[in-house]
Formats: sequence, C-alpha cells, structure tokens
Amino acid sequence: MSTYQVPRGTFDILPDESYKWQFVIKVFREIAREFNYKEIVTPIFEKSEIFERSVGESSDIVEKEMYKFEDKKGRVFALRPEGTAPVVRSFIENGLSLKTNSSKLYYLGPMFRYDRPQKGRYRQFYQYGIENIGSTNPFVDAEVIALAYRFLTKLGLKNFALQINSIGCKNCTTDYDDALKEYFNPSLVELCSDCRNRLLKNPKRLLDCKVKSCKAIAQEAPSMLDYLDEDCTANFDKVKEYLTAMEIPFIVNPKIVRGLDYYSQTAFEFIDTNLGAQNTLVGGGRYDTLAEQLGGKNMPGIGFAGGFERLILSMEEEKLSFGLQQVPKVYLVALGTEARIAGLKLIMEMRRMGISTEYDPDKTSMNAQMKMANRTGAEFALILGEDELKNNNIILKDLTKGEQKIIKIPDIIKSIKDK
RNA sequence: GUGGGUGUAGUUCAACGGUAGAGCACCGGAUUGUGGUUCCGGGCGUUGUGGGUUCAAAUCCCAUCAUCCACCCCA
Repeated sequence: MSTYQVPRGTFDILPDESYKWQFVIKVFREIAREFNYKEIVTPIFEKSEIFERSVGESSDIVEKEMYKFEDKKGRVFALRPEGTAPVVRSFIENGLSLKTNSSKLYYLGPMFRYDRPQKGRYRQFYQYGIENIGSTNPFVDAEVIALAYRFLTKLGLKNFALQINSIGCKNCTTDYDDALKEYFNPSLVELCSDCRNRLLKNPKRLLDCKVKSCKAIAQEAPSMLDYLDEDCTANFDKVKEYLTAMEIPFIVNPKIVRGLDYYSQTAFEFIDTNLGAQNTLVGGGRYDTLAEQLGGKNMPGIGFAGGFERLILSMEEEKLSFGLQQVPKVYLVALGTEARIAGLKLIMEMRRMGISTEYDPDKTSMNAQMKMANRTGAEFALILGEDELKNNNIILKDLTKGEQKIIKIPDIIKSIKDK
C-alpha cells in the first residue's frame, strides 16, 4: 500500500482508461458543433457569492457541499459546484448578449461537491453541459433537450428515459406551494422529519421523498401541472409538441423537482434505467431569472449538465465501444549500435510525418524487442540490423499477418503510408 | 451528515486464533537475427493505519482512513 492516496471521492484517470474519456469528450464536441454551440471556458473557482445567489442559500449544494475557502486577501471563493452560474456570470460580464453567435455555449470540466462518495457520485466529477441564453421560445427548450438526446443516442445508449416536467414560473409556484402545504398539513405527524422541514422551506421537494409513508401520502398530492398559469401551460404544451415532432420519446413526470433554486418552467432528466441510486445521466431546465439574480439584465436561458462518470459507467454497463486504444503504428527493432543510431534518425522522420513510432531503449536482443513490439500492439515492426544497414535496406514486418519484406530505407515512409 | 458491507502481492481472490498462498499480470530463460502459443524458473507482502485482548492476531475487540451499497442529494 502506498503512503499517499487520492483524496476521498476523487480518482485518477489511468492510461488504460483515458481513451474512454477522450472518446466521449470527442463525441460531445461533435454534437455541440452539429447544433452550433461554441465552447466557453470559465475558471475552476468563483466568488462563492455567485453560487449562493443563484443556486440558492437553502439548497444542499450551497448549504453543505461547497468547497469554500478564503484567499490571502480574505476574498471568499468556492470551487465551482456546477457550471451554469459561472457561464451566466461570464455572459453578463462580457456582454455576450450584444454579440451575435454567442448565445449557444457548451462547457466541459471538473465540478466539486463535498458529498458522501458513492457509485456514480464523486467529490470531483466531470461535467459536460450546454447553455442557450436569450430566448424564452419553447423551440429552444426542445432543441436543448434534443441535443442531449442526440448525444446519448450517438454514444449508442439505449437504457435511458427522458422525463420532463414544468415547474412553472414564480406565480404558479407560490400558488402550488400553498396548495401543497394545505394538502400535507393534516398528515404532518406521519411525515418523516426531513419532509416536515421541506414543507416549510420547499414543499415541492416533498414529492421526491423516498420514505414509504411519505411516498404514499404524496401519491394523491395535487399536481404541479394543474397549477400552471396560461403561459406556462402553453409553453409546456409547445415543448411537448416539438419533441414529438422530432421523434424524441419522453414521459411527463410531474414529480421532477430540480434541486437548484434558479430553475423555472421546463425541467427534464435523462434517467438511466439500470445504474443504481445515482441514475440521473443528464439534468437540466430553464432558468429565466438567473441572470437577474446575478445582477444582469433580465435574460432567460435554458441548459443541461451531465456527468461523464455516469455516462461511462452506463456505457460499460451496455458494453458499448469507446473506439480503439492508442497503439503505435510502427515499432523499431534495432540490432547493434550503428543500427540504433541510424534508427534514431528514421524514428524522427517517421514521427515528423505523423507516423507514431515506438522503440525500447534498453532491450538489445531481437527476441526481447519483438516481444515488446507485439505487446505495444504496433501494426508494423521495422527491423534494422547490420546487414540491412550495409545495403541501405530495412525489413518491414506486418505484425498481424506475419509477412515481411525488404525495402530500401529511403522508401520506407512511403511504404508505411501506403498501407 | 446517517446506517450496513469490505480492506491480504500490480490485480482478482484463498488461508480453523498457530510457518501468509493461488490464478492472471509482470520479469528472466528455452530461442545471442524474428513476436503472439508452449515449457521452465522467479513472491519476505509493515495482511490499509494505530491501539488493545492473547503464549500466539490477516483472523477477535476498539479507533481511524479508504472503498462499496443504501439514505440524503444530484451529474
């Protein structure tokens, strides 16, 4: 056992695994490009106030999960627990609303939450996400959902379901909260202690409770959808209509409640059906008041975020491909000092021509070098010995077929390129 | 933050309170100019860490750290 280990809830992405990450990141970028979203990169830490004012003082994230610290001048920062607030901060700060072609943004990177680690839940985790800022049009809601759907589908995932809901605007919510309080109050004693708290602070979360008794009571609770005002209802209907038009299957789940305070109207989750307790693959929704809360102009927006860890877990579960592991194209086997030096020159040339090349600096015997060539998974071995060198030749051996032929050294790069 | 399970070689796992072992991987050789297969050889690892009980602890007890599962929360 080594003396040091990674901090709790974090992990190393090892060389054998990194290609999986590269693969899903590559696909995400491709899909973002298909939809014409452009990348935005924001710092890993921000003034903690940014999260407190947007995500919400009473949310779990702010209340107990933030990595908060003071710098040497006493400024209070937090490692970002999520990506939306920083993007909106940057959007306001840089006046992106005034520029064309800069309202559709995507981001990638680590987020931090001090949470108890579990399968699919880490303290440093990697999110991908998009934000579409500036429009209240339900076309945009549908497009954002479509992008997530397209991404998951492109990766080959099948075991997931899209659930959507509308949590209304401020007006609807207050009415609904009152209705919930009225409904649950008579059964107060039967609720779990968490739920008694929730009833005061955020009654909607009660719908999400997993305690059996609470679940049973919540079964008959009034539905959010009945409390939506005209606008919100119309909007939600349009979102559904557009999704249907794009042939994106969804189910309406009135019990979806997002844990971040800035959400309004459209809320959605892509749930993995065989992942365990941490099964939200992608979560997102509309946040029409967020920009104002951060001191900007009234600027509506909608976006989503997903975690790469769960994505990869889910893909492994479904035995999906992550593409090929990185292997060198050519492995140079050099015999003798002169051949080794001549080989150096050759290696440089091949690498410059874009041919990935490997060799072993320590092994001298043919046998050992061939073994290494095989182990790296190289496609070809180039064998250079005294005899070949004398005649300006080199042996090109196809390691999968086992065939080999003698080639003039000046022609070798062309021969490999032609393969 | 709460509850439960687990921690032994690089890895997957064995070992009744009494000498810590096997598969895979890895290294070397058979084969000093040709790999994958095969055969032979190679393991002292503070049994996660720190205490305690005992003649004796990987094994029992306590603490701690990590991990897994669930609550919670969410990506």
